[in-house]
Amino acid sequence: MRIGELSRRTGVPTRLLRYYEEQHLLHPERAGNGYRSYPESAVARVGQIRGLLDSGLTTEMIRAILPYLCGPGHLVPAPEDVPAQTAALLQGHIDRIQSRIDCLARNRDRLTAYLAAVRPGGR
Amino acid sequence: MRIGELSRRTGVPTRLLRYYEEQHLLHPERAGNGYRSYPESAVARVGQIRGLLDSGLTTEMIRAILPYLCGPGHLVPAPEDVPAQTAALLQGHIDRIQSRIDCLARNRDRLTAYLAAVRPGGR
DNA sequence: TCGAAGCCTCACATCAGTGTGAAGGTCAAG
DNA sequence: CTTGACCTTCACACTGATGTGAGGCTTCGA
Repeated sequence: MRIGELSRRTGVPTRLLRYYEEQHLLHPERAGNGYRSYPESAVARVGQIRGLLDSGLTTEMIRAILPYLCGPGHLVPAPEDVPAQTAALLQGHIDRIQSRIDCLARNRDRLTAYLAAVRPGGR
Repeated sequence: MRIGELSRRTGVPTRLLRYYEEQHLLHPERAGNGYRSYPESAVARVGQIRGLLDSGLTTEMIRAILPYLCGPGHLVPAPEDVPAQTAALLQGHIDRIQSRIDCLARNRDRLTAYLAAVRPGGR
């Protein structure tokens, strides 16, 4: 599929699809005329990218974890050639994500508690 | 306390403390000589701000929720003058935060699953 | 064959968060 | 009284994510 259709189906402007490519988050092939050609799976991939970007991750972090995120089951990088160091890096990313979750959950709880304390009495 | 001490105690550069003030996240008083004067509580407040910023929230969103985040117990805005509309806005923020948490948790789980599938077999 | 629509690259603009430095005022300690 | 540490404002610069437009191809349908 070409960039226009991908844009329509994901709701992401073509400008950003090209940007994600520049950031090595997407790797479309090129047709003979130079047009980008995306596989069907790009729709889901763009969804992933948007979700993570909207959740405050940088393209750099997304680039680091994206290869290991392609859905349950088919492990994309062969388990064999995953050096221990890569596993450690990955664990680091997991930890950072967990920290964010903790911080957000903590503050969500505070807001919820505030709301609960106010609403019953509020007009 | 003045800006230098606050910076030292929080590890946040003075530049950013001034920026947060410009963004209406901090409201130090001014001494006679023009120096900013922060209350003791500013240390915790700056911690809050940093955590949320590091978790990917914008200063705009932080500004919106910060008043309701001052710890359990003393509800800062009097519950009486919290109009229903404010409660609705707040609920919207909570929902957005929850979406982020969900997305991050989902992807954390994927990474963890990948790691679990790879590590036992990995060298 | 012509025009419109879609694609290409390039480049400048914006916003948020931050770094850095200049030019100058305040104050305490030597 | 001077020096040095601390404070002030102002301003320019960078990065990351994104908007926008120019100039020029390709492709397709009337």
